[in-house]
Amino acid sequence: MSEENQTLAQRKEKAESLAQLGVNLYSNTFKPANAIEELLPKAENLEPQEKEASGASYSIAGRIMAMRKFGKAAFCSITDKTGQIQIYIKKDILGDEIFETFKKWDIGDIVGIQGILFKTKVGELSIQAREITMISKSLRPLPDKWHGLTDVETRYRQRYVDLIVTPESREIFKKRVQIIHLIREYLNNHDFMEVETPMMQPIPGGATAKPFQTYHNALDMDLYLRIAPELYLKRLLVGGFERVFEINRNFRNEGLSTRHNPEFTMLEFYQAYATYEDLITLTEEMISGICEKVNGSMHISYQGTEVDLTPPWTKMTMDEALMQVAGIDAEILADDEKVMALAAKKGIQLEKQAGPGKAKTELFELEVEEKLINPTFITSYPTEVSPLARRNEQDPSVTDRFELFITGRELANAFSELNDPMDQLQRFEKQINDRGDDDEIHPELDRDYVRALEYGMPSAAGEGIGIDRLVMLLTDAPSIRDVILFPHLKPETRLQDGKGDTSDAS
RNA sequence: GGGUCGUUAACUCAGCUGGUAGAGUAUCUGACUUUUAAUCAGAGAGUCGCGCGUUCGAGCCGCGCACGACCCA
Repeated sequence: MSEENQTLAQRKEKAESLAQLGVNLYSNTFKPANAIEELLPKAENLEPQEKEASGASYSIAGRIMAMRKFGKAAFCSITDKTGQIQIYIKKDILGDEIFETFKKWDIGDIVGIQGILFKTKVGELSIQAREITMISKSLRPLPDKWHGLTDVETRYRQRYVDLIVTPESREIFKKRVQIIHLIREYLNNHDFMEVETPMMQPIPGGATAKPFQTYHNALDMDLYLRIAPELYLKRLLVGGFERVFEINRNFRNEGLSTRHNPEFTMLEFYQAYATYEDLITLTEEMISGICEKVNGSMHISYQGTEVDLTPPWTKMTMDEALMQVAGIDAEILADDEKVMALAAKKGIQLEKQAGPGKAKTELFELEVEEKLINPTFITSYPTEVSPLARRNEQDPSVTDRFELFITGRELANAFSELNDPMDQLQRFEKQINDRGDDDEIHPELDRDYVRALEYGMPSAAGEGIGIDRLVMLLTDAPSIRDVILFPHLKPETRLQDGKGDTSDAS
């Protein structure tokens, strides 16, 4: 018998003896009539040791988080999704037989309690149990009640345990739901229509990234998990849906880090007859409004850094940012060769076909990005790095595009959409010709998308916002794994060896 | 891919110069009918991540591997 099974064995013994006493260990008939949260205000008018005058009966269900046992009485802390309350168990009230079954209860069990409300002599609202029900017997011990679960690996691998014992973790995921709900509400109120477009695409487009590949047997064809929904959402603009959005998963077959998970949640939205400047206003309003609703203020702290989300936010062109933040001379930026030379001097390695636009973008990422703490829109991205964005009317070497940076991280990317099918076709062709030696990136000409544009797409602007990064910002989470319920990790060798298994065979 | 750090009881962690493994919580037994990190007395619990090496002797030293964290690309 392995060491871990010692506790398991003790609990299984308890479970067996409870069963012999006639207790159903996994009863499914108990229906709690009350949420713990709604009982707590009833304590206001009670004096210590006073019972609620009405003598009303309440019933709750939840997990036992702590127990303080005496010989013939006990207190248990019970948690449900709304809060925590103390129950008082007394042998006199329950009777000898029921009290015997209570003695086999453990921290971690899920139980149902029916009883009356009273305040203890130290003034804590409690339920004096009249009837008790075992709903689910727990066989594994919970982590240390005082220190909790600090090992991040276990928190990610066994999120269910993390959620049981780490209130902060529960709060982050509740906030995540709230944030996504508020985004939907905002966009619905602005007449956007939520749609679903393919997750499996024959040509993975809309971004440059390595896709996950899969195979469809019946059609005998390769498919790719999408790296972006962009090209499908814009087909809907062609179709006449003038405001669309999608909140869903993208998949990129690249490295993992505190800011990257292979599957991540993206908001993309497209608005006909709008420009990227309209989206600047929309973005400021939506994100600052959500922050205020979720955090009660537009001033937040992210990992010790103060951030002010009060609009309006700073706007700069990429050239301005390179001059003002990185201190690069205007003279250099105006000269393609000098830009290339500077990038080389900074140790940036560029592909052969890369031009000054790519060099500027790389310089920006190296010298500017991490310094943009308060929200900053960077505009006028080089056309070279923006294959789907509309060229600027005055200066066709740049596009009508912005990226939004907060706490040094890219949070959003938006542009006025390119709707000229001829220009789009040429840029796709250039993109494919310029493909690097990286075979895993999959540039293939999406001829159907060009055909769609040939039918006529209205002028429009579109934006993508990384939901996980937004949630990180608004919940002060240091790692993307803190805001994704089940982040990807390498397989756990321990379980494969059978050590964490419940099997009795070991 | 590179570097640094980590992996010891279910949980949180100690473990000296290399000499057969410790605490608190949790668990078990006993006492205890208003406690709240309950208290008191006692007990059980470990393949020291895995493997190889050095050594009379390795949790500790060396090499390799696995997993994780952080930084860099």
